[in-house]
Amino acid sequence: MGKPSYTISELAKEFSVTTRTIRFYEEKGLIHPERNGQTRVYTAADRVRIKLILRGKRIGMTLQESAEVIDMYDPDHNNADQLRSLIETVEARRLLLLQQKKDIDDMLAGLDEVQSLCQSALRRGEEVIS
Amino acid sequence: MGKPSYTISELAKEFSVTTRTIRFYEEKGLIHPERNGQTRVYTAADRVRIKLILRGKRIGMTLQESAEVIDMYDPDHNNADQLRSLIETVEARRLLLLQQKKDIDDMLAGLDEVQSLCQSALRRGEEVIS
DNA sequence: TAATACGTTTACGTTAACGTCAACCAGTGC
DNA sequence: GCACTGGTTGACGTTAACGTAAACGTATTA
Repeated sequence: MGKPSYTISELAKEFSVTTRTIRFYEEKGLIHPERNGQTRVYTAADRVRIKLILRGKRIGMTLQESAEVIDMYDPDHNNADQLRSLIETVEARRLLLLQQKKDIDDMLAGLDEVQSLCQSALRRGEEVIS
Repeated sequence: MGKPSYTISELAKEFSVTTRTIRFYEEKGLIHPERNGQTRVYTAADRVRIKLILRGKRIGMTLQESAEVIDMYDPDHNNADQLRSLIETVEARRLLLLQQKKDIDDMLAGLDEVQSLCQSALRRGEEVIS
Protein backbone atom coordinates (compact mmCIF):
# COMPACT_ATOMS: atom_id res chain seq x y z
CA MET A 1 0.00 0.00 0.00
CA GLY A 2 1.59 3.22 -1.13
CA LYS A 3 1.15 6.22 1.11
CA PRO A 4 -2.23 7.84 0.63
CA SER A 5 -2.37 10.96 -1.48
CA TYR A 6 -5.05 13.45 -2.36
CA THR A 7 -5.88 15.84 -5.14
CA ILE A 8 -6.64 19.42 -4.39
CA SER A 9 -10.32 19.04 -5.14
CA GLU A 10 -10.65 15.99 -2.93
CA LEU A 11 -9.35 17.95 0.02
CA ALA A 12 -11.39 20.99 -0.92
CA LYS A 13 -14.52 18.89 -0.92
CA GLU A 14 -13.67 17.08 2.30
CA PHE A 15 -13.12 20.30 4.21
CA SER A 16 -15.70 22.39 2.40
CA VAL A 17 -13.26 25.00 1.21
CA THR A 18 -12.36 26.10 -2.29
CA THR A 19 -9.25 25.02 -4.12
CA ARG A 20 -8.28 28.66 -4.08
CA THR A 21 -8.16 28.50 -0.32
CA ILE A 22 -5.85 25.51 -0.33
CA ARG A 23 -3.53 27.11 -2.85
CA PHE A 24 -3.58 30.23 -0.75
CA TYR A 25 -2.41 28.30 2.29
CA GLU A 26 0.48 27.01 0.22
CA GLU A 27 1.25 30.50 -1.02
CA LYS A 28 1.50 31.54 2.61
CA GLY A 29 3.85 28.67 3.37
CA LEU A 30 1.47 26.68 5.56
CA ILE A 31 1.58 23.54 3.44
CA HIS A 32 4.08 22.16 0.95
CA PRO A 33 2.46 19.60 -1.33
CA GLU A 34 4.52 17.60 -3.76
CA ARG A 35 4.08 17.84 -7.50
CA ASN A 36 3.32 15.39 -10.21
CA GLY A 37 4.44 17.51 -13.13
CA GLN A 38 2.29 20.59 -12.74
CA THR A 39 -0.38 19.27 -10.47
CA ARG A 40 -0.21 19.26 -6.72
CA VAL A 41 -0.22 16.01 -4.80
CA TYR A 42 -1.13 16.16 -1.14
CA THR A 43 0.08 13.72 1.50
CA ALA A 44 -1.63 12.69 4.71
CA ALA A 45 0.57 15.19 6.55
CA ASP A 46 -0.64 18.01 4.31
CA ARG A 47 -4.17 16.92 5.00
CA VAL A 48 -3.64 17.05 8.74
CA ARG A 49 -2.10 20.51 8.50
CA ILE A 50 -5.13 21.77 6.63
CA LYS A 51 -7.33 20.26 9.28
CA LEU A 52 -5.38 22.02 12.01
CA ILE A 53 -5.48 25.31 10.15
CA LEU A 54 -9.25 25.11 9.89
CA ARG A 55 -9.56 24.16 13.52
CA GLY A 56 -7.56 27.24 14.36
CA LYS A 57 -9.78 29.34 12.15
CA ARG A 58 -12.88 28.16 13.96
CA ILE A 59 -11.62 29.63 17.19
CA GLY A 60 -10.51 32.85 15.56
CA MET A 61 -6.82 32.26 15.04
CA THR A 62 -5.07 33.90 12.13
CA LEU A 63 -3.24 31.72 9.63
CA GLN A 64 0.06 32.86 11.12
CA GLU A 65 -1.05 31.80 14.57
CA SER A 66 -2.21 28.45 13.29
CA ALA A 67 1.13 28.03 11.59
CA GLU A 68 2.91 28.75 14.85
CA VAL A 69 0.81 26.26 16.75
CA ILE A 70 1.37 23.61 14.11
CA ASP A 71 5.07 24.29 14.13
CA MET A 72 5.13 23.49 17.83
CA TYR A 73 4.58 19.89 16.87
CA ASP A 74 7.54 19.42 14.57
CA PRO A 75 10.77 18.68 16.38
CA ASP A 76 13.03 21.31 14.88
CA HIS A 77 13.97 22.38 18.39
CA ASN A 78 17.30 20.90 19.27
CA ASN A 79 18.96 22.87 22.02
CA ALA A 80 17.73 23.61 25.50
CA ASP A 81 17.16 27.31 24.88
CA GLN A 82 14.88 26.60 21.99
CA LEU A 83 13.01 24.04 24.07
CA ARG A 84 12.56 26.46 26.92
CA SER A 85 11.34 29.18 24.63
CA LEU A 86 8.95 26.72 23.04
CA ILE A 87 7.58 25.84 26.46
CA GLU A 88 6.94 29.52 27.09
CA THR A 89 5.14 29.83 23.78
CA VAL A 90 3.04 26.81 24.67
CA GLU A 91 2.18 28.30 28.04
CA ALA A 92 1.20 31.62 26.52
CA ARG A 93 -1.03 29.88 24.03
CA ARG A 94 -2.55 27.80 26.78
CA LEU A 95 -3.52 30.92 28.70
CA LEU A 96 -5.19 32.35 25.62
CA LEU A 97 -7.13 29.15 25.10
CA LEU A 98 -8.27 29.06 28.72
CA GLN A 99 -9.47 32.64 28.44
CA GLN A 100 -11.36 31.66 25.31
CA LYS A 101 -12.99 28.78 27.13
CA LYS A 102 -14.08 31.15 29.86
CA ASP A 103 -15.48 33.55 27.29
CA ILE A 104 -17.38 30.73 25.67
CA ASP A 105 -18.77 29.53 28.99
CA ASP A 106 -19.88 33.04 29.85
CA MET A 107 -21.55 33.33 26.50
CA LEU A 108 -23.24 29.95 26.89
CA ALA A 109 -24.57 31.05 30.27
CA GLY A 110 -25.96 34.13 28.60
CA LEU A 111 -27.64 32.00 25.97
CA ASP A 112 -29.18 29.85 28.71
CA GLU A 113 -30.70 32.94 30.22
CA VAL A 114 -32.02 34.21 26.92
CA GLN A 115 -33.48 30.85 26.14
CA SER A 116 -35.32 30.42 29.41
CA LEU A 117 -36.65 33.95 29.13
CA CYS A 118 -37.94 33.10 25.68
CA GLN A 119 -39.54 29.92 26.83
CA SER A 120 -41.32 31.38 29.78
CA ALA A 121 -42.54 34.18 27.55
CA LEU A 122 -43.85 31.56 25.13
CA ARG A 123 -45.57 29.70 27.96
CA ARG A 124 -47.29 32.84 29.12
CA GLY A 125 -48.43 33.38 25.56
CA GLU A 126 -49.82 29.88 25.30
CA GLU A 127 -51.70 30.20 28.55
CA VAL A 128 -53.53 33.16 27.13
CA ILE A 129 -54.44 31.15 24.07
CA SER A 130 -55.54 27.95 25.82
CA MET B 1 -25.93 59.31 42.76
CA GLY B 2 -26.45 60.08 39.09
CA LYS B 3 -26.03 57.21 36.71
CA PRO B 4 -22.38 56.57 35.99
CA SER B 5 -21.01 57.86 32.73
CA TYR B 6 -17.71 57.54 30.94
CA THR B 7 -15.65 59.48 28.46
CA ILE B 8 -14.35 57.81 25.39
CA SER B 9 -10.78 57.79 26.62
CA GLU B 10 -11.75 56.27 29.94
CA LEU B 11 -13.32 53.33 28.20
CA ALA B 12 -10.49 53.11 25.73
CA LYS B 13 -8.02 52.87 28.56
CA GLU B 14 -10.11 50.41 30.55
CA PHE B 15 -10.41 48.00 27.64
CA SER B 16 -7.03 48.68 26.09
CA VAL B 17 -8.41 49.79 22.75
CA THR B 18 -8.07 53.08 20.93
CA THR B 19 -10.74 55.75 20.82
CA ARG B 20 -10.82 55.13 17.10
CA THR B 21 -12.00 51.61 17.80
CA ILE B 22 -14.83 52.79 20.02
CA ARG B 23 -15.96 55.35 17.47
CA PHE B 24 -15.78 52.65 14.85
CA TYR B 25 -18.14 50.46 16.84
CA GLU B 26 -20.56 53.35 16.97
CA GLU B 27 -20.17 53.93 13.23
CA LYS B 28 -21.17 50.30 12.73
CA GLY B 29 -24.21 50.74 14.95
CA LEU B 30 -23.03 48.58 17.83
CA ILE B 31 -23.25 51.30 20.44
CA HIS B 32 -25.22 54.51 20.71
CA PRO B 33 -23.67 56.86 23.23
CA GLU B 34 -25.39 60.06 24.20
CA ARG B 35 -23.92 63.47 23.53
CA ASN B 36 -23.02 66.41 25.61
CA GLY B 37 -22.83 68.97 22.85
CA GLN B 38 -20.24 67.47 20.56
CA THR B 39 -18.64 65.02 22.89
CA ARG B 40 -19.78 61.48 23.45
CA VAL B 41 -21.01 60.37 26.84
CA TYR B 42 -21.11 56.66 27.51
CA THR B 43 -23.51 54.96 29.91
CA ALA B 44 -22.99 51.75 31.84
CA ALA B 45 -25.00 49.97 29.16
CA ASP B 46 -22.65 51.20 26.46
CA ARG B 47 -19.76 50.00 28.53
CA VAL B 48 -21.25 46.52 28.85
CA ARG B 49 -21.85 46.34 25.12
CA ILE B 50 -18.23 47.16 24.45
CA LYS B 51 -17.21 44.48 26.89
CA LEU B 52 -19.40 41.94 25.11
CA ILE B 53 -18.07 42.97 21.73
CA LEU B 54 -14.52 42.42 22.90
CA ARG B 55 -15.43 39.11 24.44
CA GLY B 56 -16.85 38.09 21.10
CA LYS B 57 -13.69 39.22 19.38
CA ARG B 58 -11.54 37.08 21.62
CA ILE B 59 -13.29 33.97 20.38
CA GLY B 60 -13.15 35.04 16.77
CA MET B 61 -16.59 36.51 16.24
CA THR B 62 -17.07 39.31 13.77
CA LEU B 63 -18.61 42.57 14.95
CA GLN B 64 -21.83 41.65 13.20
CA GLU B 65 -21.97 38.35 15.03
CA SER B 66 -21.28 40.03 18.33
CA ALA B 67 -24.03 42.50 17.58
CA GLU B 68 -26.43 39.64 16.91
CA VAL B 69 -25.54 37.91 20.13
CA ILE B 70 -25.93 41.12 22.09
CA ASP B 71 -29.25 41.79 20.45
CA MET B 72 -30.51 38.48 21.77
CA TYR B 73 -30.51 40.05 25.21
CA ASP B 74 -32.74 42.98 24.51
CA PRO B 75 -36.43 42.17 24.62
CA ASP B 76 -37.55 43.52 21.29
CA HIS B 77 -39.13 40.20 20.54
CA ASN B 78 -42.81 40.40 21.20
CA ASN B 79 -44.67 37.75 19.30
CA ALA B 80 -44.33 33.99 19.45
CA ASP B 81 -42.83 33.65 15.97
CA GLN B 82 -40.04 36.02 16.85
CA LEU B 83 -39.43 34.17 20.09
CA ARG B 84 -39.26 30.83 18.35
CA SER B 85 -36.88 32.15 15.75
CA LEU B 86 -34.75 33.65 18.48
CA ILE B 87 -34.59 30.28 20.20
CA GLU B 88 -33.36 28.74 16.99
CA THR B 89 -30.70 31.41 16.67
CA VAL B 90 -29.65 30.76 20.22
CA GLU B 91 -29.44 27.04 19.57
CA ALA B 92 -27.36 27.54 16.45
CA ARG B 93 -24.98 29.78 18.32
CA ARG B 94 -24.77 27.28 21.14
CA LEU B 95 -23.69 24.56 18.73
CA LEU B 96 -20.97 26.79 17.35
CA LEU B 97 -19.73 27.56 20.83
CA LEU B 98 -19.67 23.88 21.78
CA GLN B 99 -17.67 23.10 18.66
CA GLN B 100 -15.28 25.85 19.61
CA LYS B 101 -14.88 24.41 23.08
CA LYS B 102 -14.07 21.06 21.55
CA ASP B 103 -11.53 22.67 19.23
CA ILE B 104 -9.93 24.38 22.19
CA ASP B 105 -9.81 21.18 24.23
CA ASP B 106 -8.21 19.35 21.33
CA MET B 107 -5.67 22.09 20.98
CA LEU B 108 -4.95 22.09 24.71
CA ALA B 109 -4.37 18.35 24.55
CA GLY B 110 -1.92 18.96 21.73
CA LEU B 111 -0.11 21.53 23.82
CA ASP B 112 0.10 19.06 26.70
CA GLU B 113 1.80 16.62 24.39
CA VAL B 114 4.22 19.17 23.06
CA GLN B 115 5.04 20.33 26.53
CA SER B 116 5.78 16.89 27.94
CA LEU B 117 7.90 16.11 24.91
CA CYS B 118 9.84 19.29 25.53
CA GLN B 119 10.31 18.53 29.18
CA SER B 120 11.53 15.00 28.71
CA ALA B 121 13.90 16.25 26.05
CA LEU B 122 15.18 18.82 28.52
CA ARG B 123 15.61 16.17 31.20
CA ARG B 124 17.62 14.00 28.84
CA GLY B 125 19.78 17.01 28.10
CA GLU B 126 20.38 17.72 31.77
CA GLU B 127 21.34 14.13 32.45
CA VAL B 128 24.07 14.45 29.92
CA ILE B 129 25.29 17.58 31.64
CA SER B 130 25.17 16.35 35.24
C1' DT C 1 -12.76 15.89 -32.68
C1' DA C 2 -15.31 18.53 -29.71
C1' DA C 3 -16.94 19.02 -25.29
C1' DT C 4 -16.29 18.30 -20.45
C1' DA C 5 -13.82 17.97 -16.21
C1' DC C 6 -9.94 19.05 -13.66
C1' DG C 7 -5.77 21.21 -13.10
C1' DT C 8 -2.41 25.44 -13.51
C1' DT C 9 -0.62 30.63 -13.02
C1' DT C 10 -1.29 35.60 -12.81
C1' DA C 11 -3.52 39.33 -11.24
C1' DC C 12 -6.88 42.47 -9.81
C1' DG C 13 -11.12 42.92 -6.52
C1' DT C 14 -13.32 42.69 -1.92
C1' DT C 15 -14.55 42.88 3.07
C1' DA C 16 -13.56 43.58 7.90
C1' DA C 17 -11.54 46.13 11.38
C1' DC C 18 -9.36 49.25 12.36
C1' DG C 19 -4.67 52.81 11.84
C1' DT C 20 -3.23 57.18 10.65
C1' DC C 21 -3.18 61.59 9.37
C1' DA C 22 -5.26 66.47 8.93
C1' DA C 23 -7.84 70.18 10.43
C1' DC C 24 -10.66 71.71 13.64
C1' DC C 25 -13.16 73.15 18.36
C1' DA C 26 -13.51 73.77 23.73
C1' DG C 27 -12.12 74.17 28.27
C1' DT C 28 -8.08 74.89 31.72
C1' DG C 29 -3.71 76.70 33.79
C1' DC C 30 -0.45 80.16 33.79
C1' DG D 1 -3.18 85.46 25.00
C1' DC D 2 -1.38 80.94 24.47
C1' DA D 3 0.06 76.47 25.03
C1' DC D 4 -2.01 71.96 26.59
C1' DT D 5 -5.11 68.40 26.96
C1' DG D 6 -8.94 66.09 25.24
C1' DG D 7 -12.62 65.86 22.05
C1' DT D 8 -14.63 65.97 17.04
C1' DT D 9 -15.27 64.79 11.86
C1' DG D 10 -13.65 63.34 7.47
C1' DA D 11 -10.96 60.66 4.51
C1' DC D 12 -7.45 57.82 2.84
C1' DG D 13 -4.22 53.68 4.03
C1' DT D 14 -3.50 48.87 5.52
C1' DT D 15 -3.64 43.83 6.44
C1' DA D 16 -5.74 39.31 6.23
C1' DA D 17 -8.01 35.91 3.78
C1' DC D 18 -9.64 34.78 0.32
C1' DG D 19 -13.09 35.63 -4.37
C1' DT D 20 -13.19 36.06 -9.12
C1' DA D 21 -11.90 36.15 -13.77
C1' DA D 22 -8.79 35.37 -17.68
C1' DA D 23 -6.13 32.39 -20.30
C1' DC D 24 -4.14 28.31 -20.65
C1' DG D 25 -2.66 22.82 -20.44
C1' DT D 26 -4.32 17.75 -20.36
C1' DA D 27 -7.07 13.78 -20.28
C1' DT D 28 -11.19 11.30 -20.74
C1' DT D 29 -15.65 10.65 -22.78
C1' DA D 30 -19.41 11.01 -26.21
